[in-house]
Amino acid sequence: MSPMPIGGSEKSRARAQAQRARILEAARECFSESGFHGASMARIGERAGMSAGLIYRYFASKAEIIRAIAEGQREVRMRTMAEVGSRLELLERVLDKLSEWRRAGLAPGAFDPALFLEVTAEAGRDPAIAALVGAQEEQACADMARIVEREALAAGVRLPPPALRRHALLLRCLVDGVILRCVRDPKLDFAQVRASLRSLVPPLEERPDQSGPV
Amino acid sequence: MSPMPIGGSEKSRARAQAQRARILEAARECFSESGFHGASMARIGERAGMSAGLIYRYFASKAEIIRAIAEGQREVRMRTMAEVGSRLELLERVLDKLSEWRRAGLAPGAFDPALFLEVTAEAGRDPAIAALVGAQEEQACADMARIVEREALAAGVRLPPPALRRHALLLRCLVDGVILRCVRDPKLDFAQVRASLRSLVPPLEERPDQSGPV
Amino acid sequence: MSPMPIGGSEKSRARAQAQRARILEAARECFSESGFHGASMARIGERAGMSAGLIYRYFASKAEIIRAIAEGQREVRMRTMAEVGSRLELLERVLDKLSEWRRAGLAPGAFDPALFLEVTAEAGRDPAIAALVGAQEEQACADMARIVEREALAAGVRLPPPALRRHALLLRCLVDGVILRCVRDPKLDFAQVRASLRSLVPPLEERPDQSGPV
Amino acid sequence: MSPMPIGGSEKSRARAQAQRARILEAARECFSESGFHGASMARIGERAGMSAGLIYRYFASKAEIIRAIAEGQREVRMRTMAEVGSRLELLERVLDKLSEWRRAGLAPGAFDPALFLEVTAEAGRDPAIAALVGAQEEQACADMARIVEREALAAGVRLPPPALRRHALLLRCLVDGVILRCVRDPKLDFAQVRASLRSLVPPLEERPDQSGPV
DNA sequence: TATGAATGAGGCTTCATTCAT
DNA sequence: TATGAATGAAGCCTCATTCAT
Repeated sequence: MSPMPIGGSEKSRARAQAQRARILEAARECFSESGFHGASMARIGERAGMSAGLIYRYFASKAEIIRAIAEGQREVRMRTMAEVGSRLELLERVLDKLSEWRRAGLAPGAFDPALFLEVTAEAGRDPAIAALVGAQEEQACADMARIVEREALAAGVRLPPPALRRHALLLRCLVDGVILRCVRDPKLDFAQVRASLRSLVPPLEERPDQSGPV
Repeated sequence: MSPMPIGGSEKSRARAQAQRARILEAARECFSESGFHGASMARIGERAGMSAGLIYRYFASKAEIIRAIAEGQREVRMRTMAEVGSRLELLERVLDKLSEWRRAGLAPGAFDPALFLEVTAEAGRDPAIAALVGAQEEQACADMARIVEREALAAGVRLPPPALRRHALLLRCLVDGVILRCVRDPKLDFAQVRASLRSLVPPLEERPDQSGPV
Repeated sequence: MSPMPIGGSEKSRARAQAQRARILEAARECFSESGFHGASMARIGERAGMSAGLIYRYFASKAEIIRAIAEGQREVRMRTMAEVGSRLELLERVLDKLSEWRRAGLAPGAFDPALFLEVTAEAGRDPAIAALVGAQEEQACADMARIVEREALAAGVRLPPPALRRHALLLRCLVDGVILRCVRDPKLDFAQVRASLRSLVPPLEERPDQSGPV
Repeated sequence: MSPMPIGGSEKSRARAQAQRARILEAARECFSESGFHGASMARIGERAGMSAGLIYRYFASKAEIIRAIAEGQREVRMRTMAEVGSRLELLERVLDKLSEWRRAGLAPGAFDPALFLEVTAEAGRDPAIAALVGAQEEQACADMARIVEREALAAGVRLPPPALRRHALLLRCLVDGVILRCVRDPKLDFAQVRASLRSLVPPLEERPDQSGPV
C-alpha cells in the first residue's frame, strides 16, 4: 500500500528521503500560497523540480501529502516548546517566529501560520488529519503544563493541579490567539503584542482558589 | 452587472431575498463542512433545493457567495459585541456561542468557527475578502477598546491610553485563541476554559506602567 | 405547431405582427454584434423590451428567429435591386448602403454586411437557411440578368444570352466581393472602390465571343 | 503561459507538433461544419482521437485554437499568391482551389471558404482575430499590387500608380466575390465563372485616366 | 528512477426553453 | 398577454491520477 519501497539499498533509501523532503517543502510553499485545494499537483511538482507523476512514487495521494504536512507542523511546535522556562519565554518565542514569517515569508522548516490555519480547517474534513491534530494538541497540552510547572518551581510557588491546568489552558489560548491575530491583521504591531503580553500575563501566585473545582 | 434585477414588484423582491437567504444558508452549511473550495455549486444547489444554475440568478459567481458569507459573519460578531460591559462578559458570550455550536452544530445566523477559519484563510487569497476581514478587524478593535473603557469606568479605574490599548489587544488575542482552540480540540472542556478566564484575566488596575511606551 | 395564434381579432393580429417586428429588430442588432451563437435569448428579449419567455409566443425557437432574419435580408436586397438601370448604378447603390453602414452602424431595415456573412455561414449548417439563401440567389441571379439586359438595351447593344449570363455573373461576384471587402477591411476607402468600379467595369459590347460556349 | 513546454527532447517536441497538427486538423473540420461556436471541444477531441482535456496540453484555450486556424489560412493564401504572373492566373488558381474544395470537401492544408467566412465573422468579435485578418489584408493588398505590376510589365504597359491601385482593388473584390459566391451558391458552375472572368476582366491598358485622382 | 502523455471525472457557468402565475 | 422563476443539458476548462516508455 505504501508507495515507498520498503527494501532497497541504504543509498536508495536516503535518496528517497531526500525526494520526500523536497516534495514536502514544495508542497508547503504551494499550500501556504494557494491552500490545499488551490494548489495543484502539477505546481507542486514544478516547484519541487520534478514531474507531477513522480510525486506518486513517494506519496500515495495528495491527501497523504497534506497529512505529512500536518505531521510536519508538529515538529516545529516541538522545537519551539523545548527548553522553555516560562510562559513569557514561550510567548516571546512564538512572537519571534511570527514576526520572522511576516518579514521573510516562507522559509524551509519555519513555522507558517497560514498553513497552520489550513491544517486546522482540514482537520474538520479529513479524520486522519483530525487525529493528527488531536495528538498534537495532547502533546502541546502536556508541554505547556510542564512549562507552567517549571516556572512555578523557579518562582518558588506551589501551584495546586487545578490552578496549573488553568494556567496552561490560558497559555494555549494566548498562543493560538496570537497566531490567528497575525494572520487576520496584516498590520499587526508585534511590539505592542509583546508589551501587552509582558505586562498583562498574570504572575503565578499561591492564592485561594477563587473559582471552584475544575 | 448584478444578477439581481433592481426593479420588480414588491413580492418578487421579497421572494428574491428569500431565495438569496436560502442559498446563503445552504452555502454556509456546505462551506462549513467542506470548505470553500471543497463545496461544489451543485451540492449547494441541492441543499438549497434548487438547480445549480438557478443560483446564478441570485449571485454572480461562487466567489460572490463566499464574500456574502464572509460579510454575514461580521454581523454575528457585531451582535456579540453589542451591549457588553466587561471583558469577562464578552468572553463568556463568546464561550456561549461556541458551546452552542458544539452542541447544536449549524444553525442559521449562528456563529460558526469553522467558517471563521475558512474566511480567514481565504483572505490570504482573495483581496476582496482580505478587505472585508480588514474592515471587521478595525471594527472589532474599536469595539474591544470601548469594552475595556467601559469596564474601567465602572471599576473607577483611570486607564492611560497605552494600557487601554494593551488590554484591548490581549482581549482580542484571547477571543481568537478561544475560537481556534474550540476548532482544534473537539474535546475542549468549556467549563475549564471558563474557569481559566474567570480566574486569570487580570483585573484592570492603575499601576505604574511597567513596560515602557507603546 | 406554429406559435403564432392563427385566429384572433384583427387588432390582436396586428399587435402580434408588431411584436414580431420588435423581436426581429432586436435580434438583428444582437446577432450583428455577437453572432448567432453569441447572442442569448435573454439579451434579445432585453433589447426588445420584453422577457425572454415572451419571445416564444412569437417564434418557436431561436433557430426560427435566425431563419426569419435570413428571410428579412431578402427584402433588403430586393429593394436595392429594384428600378436599377445599369450595373454601375447597382454597384453604386451597394456602395452607398455599405458606407452608410460604416458610418451609422445598425439601422432598422438597413443592409448589414456582418449579418449577411453570418447568414451565409449558417446556411452551411441549417438546411432551412440554405434553402432560403438558395432562393435568394436564384432571384438575385434573375434580377442581375435583367439589369444587364436593360443596360444593353439602353446602350443599343445586342447581347447574346451567354454573354449576358457572363456579365450577370461577374456582376454578382463584384457585389459580393465589395461586401466581403467592407467587412474584412475596416479601413476600406470607399471612394477608391468607387473609382475602381467606375473605370474598370467593362462596357457591354458586341464582340465575337472569345471564350467558347458556356 | 504557453501550455506547450519549451524544453523537452527532440522526439517529444516532434510528437507535440504532431499532436498540435492533429488537433488543428480536427478543429478545422469541426469549425468548418459547425462554426467556431457550434463546435465543442469534446467533438474536436473526439475527432482528433483524444480526450477533450488533452487538447489543453497543446492549446491554452479554444480561442487560441481559433486564432491558430485563422493564422493557418494565411499560409494558404500566401501559397496561392506566390509566383503568379497575371490577374487571370491568380483568379484561375483561386477557382481551382474552390472547385477542389467543392469536389473533395475538407482536405488538410487546403483552402476552406466556409472557414474563411467564419474567420471573417469572428474578426468582428475577437480583436486578436481582427488583427490577424488586418495583417492578412495588408499582405494580400501588396501581393495583388505586385501581380498587377508584373502583368503590366509583361504586357509592355506603363501603368500610373492610381490605375495600378484601382486594378489591384478590383482584383481583390473579384477574388473575395468568387469565394463568397462559392459558399452561397452550392450549384455554382465554375466553368461559367471561369468564362466570365476570362472574357470580362479588363486588359491593362494605357489610357487617359477617366475618373479623376484617387 | 523519471517523464510527460493521457484520461475521466468533476467544477463553474451559461443558456435555450418551459411553466406557473 | 406577459413575466420571470426554474431546469437540464451542455460548454469550457482543470486536475488528480495512471501508465507506457
